[in-house]
Amino acid sequence: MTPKHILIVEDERPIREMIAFGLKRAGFEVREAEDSRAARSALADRRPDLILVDWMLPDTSGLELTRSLKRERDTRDLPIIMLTARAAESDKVAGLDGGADDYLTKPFSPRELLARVNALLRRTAGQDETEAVGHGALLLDRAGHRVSAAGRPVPLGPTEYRLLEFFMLHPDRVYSREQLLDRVWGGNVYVEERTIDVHIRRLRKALEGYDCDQYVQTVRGAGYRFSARVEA
Amino acid sequence: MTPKHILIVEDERPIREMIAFGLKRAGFEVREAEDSRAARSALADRRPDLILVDWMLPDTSGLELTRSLKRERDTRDLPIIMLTARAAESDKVAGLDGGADDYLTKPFSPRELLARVNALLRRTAGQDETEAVGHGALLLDRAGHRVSAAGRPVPLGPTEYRLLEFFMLHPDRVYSREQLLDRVWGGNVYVEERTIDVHIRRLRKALEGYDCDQYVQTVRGAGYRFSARVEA
DNA sequence: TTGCCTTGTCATGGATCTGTCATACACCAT
DNA sequence: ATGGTGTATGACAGATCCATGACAAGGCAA
Repeated sequence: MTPKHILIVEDERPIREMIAFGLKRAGFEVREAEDSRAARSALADRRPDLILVDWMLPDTSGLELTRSLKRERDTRDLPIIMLTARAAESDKVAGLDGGADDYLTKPFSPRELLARVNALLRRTAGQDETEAVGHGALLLDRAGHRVSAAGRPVPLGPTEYRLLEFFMLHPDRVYSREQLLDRVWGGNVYVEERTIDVHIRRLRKALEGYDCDQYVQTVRGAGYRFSARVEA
Repeated sequence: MTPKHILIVEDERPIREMIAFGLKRAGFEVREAEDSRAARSALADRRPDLILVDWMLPDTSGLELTRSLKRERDTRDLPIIMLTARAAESDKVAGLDGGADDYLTKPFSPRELLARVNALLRRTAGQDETEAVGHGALLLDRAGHRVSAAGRPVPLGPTEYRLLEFFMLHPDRVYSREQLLDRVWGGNVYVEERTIDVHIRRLRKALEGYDCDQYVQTVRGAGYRFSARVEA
């Protein structure tokens, strides 16, 4: 199974590295950010499975970061554990609930951290762990990276697979080319927006023989949408 | 997620740039204006999510700007934070009387500014997060950029969609052609006012087959109105 | 290395959209 | 009725956006 990816947002480098070490040791993939800006950048680059946010950050407070992440639709369901300084302040934090899914009061042991991380991952599992997604005649097997239409296998290139996977996980919603670049290609990558068109074309072509190309719909002036609801 | 857009109206350049720097760092998009005139122009060009107005400005006072913004229907719901110099309580009161949603007394820390900005944005959020709007038989799915009437999909061009979207978000209210150009087309675009008529016509035509064209109503001498209440 | 697959970019062509005009129509006051 | 003002409608040419095929660079395995 793919190792879980965890983003640590913490300005104090020793603490951050200690946490990272413990998590890596436990088999997680870890990415570090020292402030909210770096966190944003990391998020744009790759979507983690869980985020650890220090309550106190140099730029925006971790509380604000958490709030804004919970406010935005794209990041709303990312599990967040907030790291608070002392018990004294944890009351305050409790009062200023920013929407974090769990809290951890410093100092904490690596064991405790791991326990919370695993617990939260377990609790929020099943959302993106979906092993198979189906829409219309299409079936996407995430575990096997396979796509089939009405039982027959559909050959897809890597990019087309990821594109279709994203679409099938977020159906009936229009995504701009910019959004698709962020979510499918991973932000911080400069790719011409028109390139999306080409991959859409390739995806459609692949689905053509199965009468499913109509699921990939163009919304002029807005972007593209995947929908098994085929309308005029 | 689109970064929030903030307009700063402040004549003292160092202060203005300092504020802008802090906000940009926090991930906001920032536009600067040195007086009310520039602010008006910026507003016409792009509608910000929040405005910071200095109390003291060279031309019109910031207070006047705030008052007039709060007086006009188009800008009434734009959240405004007023920046006052170290001042007496009377100033604060006056600022609030002008309709500012919050005020901040100089000198203030970047942290405090950010806290206020985020708080106000949070408070006023939820307006444009509406994902679906329904009026009468019409249903507009903003996420999917789809419109349906009594279940049947309605094909619309980009401009007609935006027009209908605006109307459905602001129903039962008359909008002049000028207002529609500002809000739907986005100001600072020179388009003949009569062009509105044509798009209204196109929108009506699209809704015709669904018996919903009557929702788009002409108010002679004033403009147009959307209403599911069909009056004689 | 060669050969195959994948990927990003470009140029072209086609489809749709958009703003404007000219004309016809509706409403209102005189 | 009559003119004046404001709106509806159809047509149109330019602008915009998207689909598509071709192509070169890079990766990877044989």
